[in-house]
Amino acid sequence: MIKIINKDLNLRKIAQSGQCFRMNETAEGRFQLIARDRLLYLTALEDGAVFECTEKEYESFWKDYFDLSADYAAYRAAVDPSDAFLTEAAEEGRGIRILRQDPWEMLITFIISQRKNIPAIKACTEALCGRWGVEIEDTGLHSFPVPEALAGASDDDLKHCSLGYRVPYVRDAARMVSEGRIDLEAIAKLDDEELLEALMKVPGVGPKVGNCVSLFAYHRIAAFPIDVWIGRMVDEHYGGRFPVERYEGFAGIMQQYIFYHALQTKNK
DNA sequence: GCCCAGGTGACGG
DNA sequence: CCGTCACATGGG
Repeated sequence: MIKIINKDLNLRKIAQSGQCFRMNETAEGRFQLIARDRLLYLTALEDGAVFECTEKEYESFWKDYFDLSADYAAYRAAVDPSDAFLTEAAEEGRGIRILRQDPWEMLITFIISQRKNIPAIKACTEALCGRWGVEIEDTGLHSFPVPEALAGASDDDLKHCSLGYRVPYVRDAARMVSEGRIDLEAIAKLDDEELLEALMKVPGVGPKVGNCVSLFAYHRIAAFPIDVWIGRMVDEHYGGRFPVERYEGFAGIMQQYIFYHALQTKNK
């Protein structure tokens, strides 16, 4: 058990922030998270969280996964004080962190995400995991399927996961990765622009999905994905263009605060 | 029945 | 370069 006290670590906000689809609050203040081949349970604290794992697991994996070396208070302090909207969004989103998730999983889940709401994305993801993932130590829970597993799936089987018109996107992306036509590890060394370009060679990946993968898998915190929600917020509060230059190098953090704020507002 | 969801690719101008 | 449109599926 690892207890982390940190005012910028809020499990519920992270789970609801739309960046991850396999972190769920299974009981009040208790969270289940599946990442790569790992299953983790966590408990929310007022300011922080308890990680149910060994110190070694925390230090070697989860600390980095939750980006716990970064100072999010500093990011929030950079918010333009004359920008009342972002000031409020950043305060509301205090506790959100940008996770370092698996590139392959992010690629597929964000290809699926287009024209779906978050519950639907989660349902599709769980369907894929249940059908082609590997069970994690007799828990009945499954890891996200490896590329070869999805590459070998039939279109008909994929269709039963409610992928709709995205079936060819998922199938072709899986083939590209499993055949080595895109190397998701190797492209990590590219700069932001080249990385986005490489990701967008995958069918079904445009600027929005590419930026989400850059941000949530490769931790390119300058990436600023624009979806319908962000688009609305930017139109409404910034006349159509967010001042990314004011947040040079970390606009993606601001993007996440704005996205969370938009979802919270909708859910009221 | 309608509208919408963390968009993209094809097509025509 | 731009704008428009179809693309499955499920929930409100």
